[in-house]
Amino acid sequence: MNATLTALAEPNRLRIVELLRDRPRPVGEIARRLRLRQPQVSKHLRVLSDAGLVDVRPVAQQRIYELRAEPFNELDTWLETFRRSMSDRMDRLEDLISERKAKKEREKERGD
Amino acid sequence: MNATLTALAEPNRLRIVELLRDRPRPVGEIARRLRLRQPQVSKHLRVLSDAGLVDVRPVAQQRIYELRAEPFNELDTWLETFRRSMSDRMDRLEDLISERKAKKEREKERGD
DNA sequence: CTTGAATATGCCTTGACAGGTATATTCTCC
DNA sequence: GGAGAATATACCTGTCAAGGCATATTCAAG
Repeated sequence: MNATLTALAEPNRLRIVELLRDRPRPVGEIARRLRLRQPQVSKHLRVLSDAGLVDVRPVAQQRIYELRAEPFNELDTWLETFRRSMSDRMDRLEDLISERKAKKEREKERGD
Repeated sequence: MNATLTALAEPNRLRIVELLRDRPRPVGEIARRLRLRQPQVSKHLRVLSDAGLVDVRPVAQQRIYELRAEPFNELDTWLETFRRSMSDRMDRLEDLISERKAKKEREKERGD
């Protein structure tokens, strides 16, 4: 989870991931499209690979990188828990707004 | 998007966010629960705030921090595009075109 | 087996950032 | 208005990671 977020937090890495979203690509093509130098692309791909975000498939001297689904699914699952609790809180907020504001003192569950 | 990921990539910040998922909390409580020093918590909350992940609400000398829904929704939208393209690729790989059609129709009935 | 293409890796430098500590700020209450 | 709680900020320091560049590695083809 944290590895996934760390890997995606780097701007150029995010660009690489978004490029790979369309289709698998060899290193050189990624470098050319994103105007990055080949060594940095290789390094970023190494990080992405270590984080389990991409898989490599060798074809001749080329290495085709492609996204793996699992980390994204995990991220989605994690997000789900937030969606739930936050919409709950939203509902509560909307209740407060549409009903009465004077009842704000009901928030006494400061129970730590 | 990148700001969100960068903010979440830091381990202690992630812990804070997960703590706030349950309910809004004041700084001191966060520090105590996560066994972090108060200044570091304030700094992390500053980063989270700048990234738009949290809102602050002053109550006396306390500051109650709570999650904002928007960044998480955006993350979810972003993730959606990956889910789509990656499952598409899967489908192509499995070559189950007609099966997929039936599946989609079933999903439509469910409201997707 | 030499050459050249595609890619990975090692080394260096630099900037960003997190933690530690002290201090400033803001508020309540007496 | 003085004391103390809750929080923010300033400054310093060490660490880590990204870019630049040179070089190693691997492979295909002649």
